[in-house]
Amino acid sequence: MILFDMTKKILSEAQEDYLKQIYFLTETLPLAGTQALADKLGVAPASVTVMIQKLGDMGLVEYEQYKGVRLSDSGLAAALELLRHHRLLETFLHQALGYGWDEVHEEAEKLEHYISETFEARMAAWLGHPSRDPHGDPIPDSNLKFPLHPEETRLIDHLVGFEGRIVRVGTQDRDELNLFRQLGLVPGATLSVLEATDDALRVQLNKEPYLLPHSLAQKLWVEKESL
Amino acid sequence: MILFDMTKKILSEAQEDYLKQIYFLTETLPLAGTQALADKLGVAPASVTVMIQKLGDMGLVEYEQYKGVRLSDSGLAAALELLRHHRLLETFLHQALGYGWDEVHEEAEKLEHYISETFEARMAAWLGHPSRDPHGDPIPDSNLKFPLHPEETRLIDHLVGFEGRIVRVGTQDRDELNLFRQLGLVPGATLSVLEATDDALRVQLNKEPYLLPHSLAQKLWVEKESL
DNA sequence: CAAGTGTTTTAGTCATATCTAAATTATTAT
DNA sequence: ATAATAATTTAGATATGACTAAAACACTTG
Repeated sequence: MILFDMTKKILSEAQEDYLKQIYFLTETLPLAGTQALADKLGVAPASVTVMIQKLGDMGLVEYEQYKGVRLSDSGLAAALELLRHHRLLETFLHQALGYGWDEVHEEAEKLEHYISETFEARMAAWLGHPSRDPHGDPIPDSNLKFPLHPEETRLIDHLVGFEGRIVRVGTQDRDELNLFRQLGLVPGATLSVLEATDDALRVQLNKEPYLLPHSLAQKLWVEKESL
Repeated sequence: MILFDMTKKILSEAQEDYLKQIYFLTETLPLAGTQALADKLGVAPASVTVMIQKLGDMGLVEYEQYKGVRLSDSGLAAALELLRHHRLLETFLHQALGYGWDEVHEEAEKLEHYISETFEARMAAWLGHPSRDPHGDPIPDSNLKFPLHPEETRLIDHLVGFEGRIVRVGTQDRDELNLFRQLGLVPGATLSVLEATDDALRVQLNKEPYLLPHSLAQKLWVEKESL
C-alpha cells in the first residue's frame, strides 16, 4: 500500500537550486564540495552544510561528512526535471516570444521552479519536442533521458583540417554570449580549423578567418559536417 | 536625492497575494476585514493581522486597528500590476498553448508572481495587447488603467426583450466554467431574454431556449448587439 | 447601558533558509 | 610526524510567514 508518491516532489526553490548545482558540479567531479556549492549558490558554506544535511535526510542526496555530496536517484530525477524545465523554457522564450539568446537564461532560472507539468508538456508540444535549447544544450526528454548526440565533440579537441558545424555554445554569460553572436559563432554555423597555437585556434568561419582564443574555443561543441 | 525607487517592488508571493485579495474585497466594500481576508487566503486571522501591520509599515495599505485595510496608491499599483500579469498569462496560456479556460487560472495564479516585466511586455505584444482575458475580465493596460467597456452590463439587470452578446463570465471555479461552456455561455455568444421569473431567466441562445437560474445569470456580463 | 457574542489583536512557537563566529576535521608542507 | 593552513561543521542569531491560545475590543441584544 503506497501512502506517498515519492516521485511527486514538493521542493522549495532553494532546495531545487541546491540539487541543480550538485548536478552540475558532479558532472565533472565524483562529489560536490561545500565550498564549491557555496560559491555557485552565492551563500555561506555553513548554509550549505545545513541544507545538504536536510537534503540527505530527505533521501535526495548521499552526504558524507567533510567529504561532499552526490545526488541519489530521486535527487537526480528532480535535477533533470528542473533542467528540462529550464531548457524548454529557454527554447520557448526564444522561439515563441522572441527573447534573445542572452536573455533567456535569467527568466528561465526563475520560472523553472513554478511551471506545472502541464505547462512543460504544452511547451514541448508547441516546440515539436526539441532536443536542444537555443545555446545547443541538450534537453532531457519527458522520461528524463538525454537525447543522443554521438557526433558532438569539443572544438578544442580537434586538429588542423577539421571541418564542421557548431552545435553548442557552452556559456550562460550574457556578455560572452553576445560576443559569440557578434562573431557568428552560433549553433548551425560552419567552420574549419586552419591553425592551432598554444593559446588560440585560427578558424575559418563563413569564408572569414578568425583567431579564437582557447578561452572561447573551449566552450564550443561541434559536429563533423554531414550530408 | 532619490535613494530608493519606490515604484520598484520587491514583494514576496505572500505579500502580493494579500494585496490582491484586499483589492478584490475593496471592490465592493470600503475596507477589507481581517476575517474576510483570512478566509480568502486560507490562513488564520492572527496571521492576517501581523501581515497587514507589516504592509502598513511598508506604505502599501492604510490600516486602522479593528476596522480593516484598504490599498494605498502604491499598494493599488502593485495589485493592478499583479492583476495584469494574471490576466495576460491566462490569455497567453489559452491562445498560445491551448489551455482550456478552466485550466488557465491555476497556472496563472502561481506564475503571476515570477514573470519579469519583459515577459509581460512580450506576452502583451504577442497577443496584440488584449483588453480582456479568456473569461472576458478586463486587463489593465501597461499604465495600469482599465480599458473602457462602457456598454458592459450585468445580464441580471436586463428586462425581457433584451438582445445582446456575452462579454464576460465572472467565475474562476472550474466546474462552473465547464458548465457555462457546456451551455454555450461563453464570451461572444449572443442571447436574448425571453422571460424573467423570481429565481431564473428564460433566455434564447443560438436559437435554443434555456432556463438560466439567477445563481448563474448573476455571473454573466453582456453588451447590446452593436453593428 | 450592561452583558454576552464574535471579531481582532497580542504573545509565544515553529519551520525554512539565511548569516557570523567559533570549533572541528582534513590536507599540505616542512 | 607535526604544525600550519584550509575546508567543513556546529552553535547561536535573524527574518519571513505561518500557527494556537489568550487577551482586548466592538457590536448587538435584552
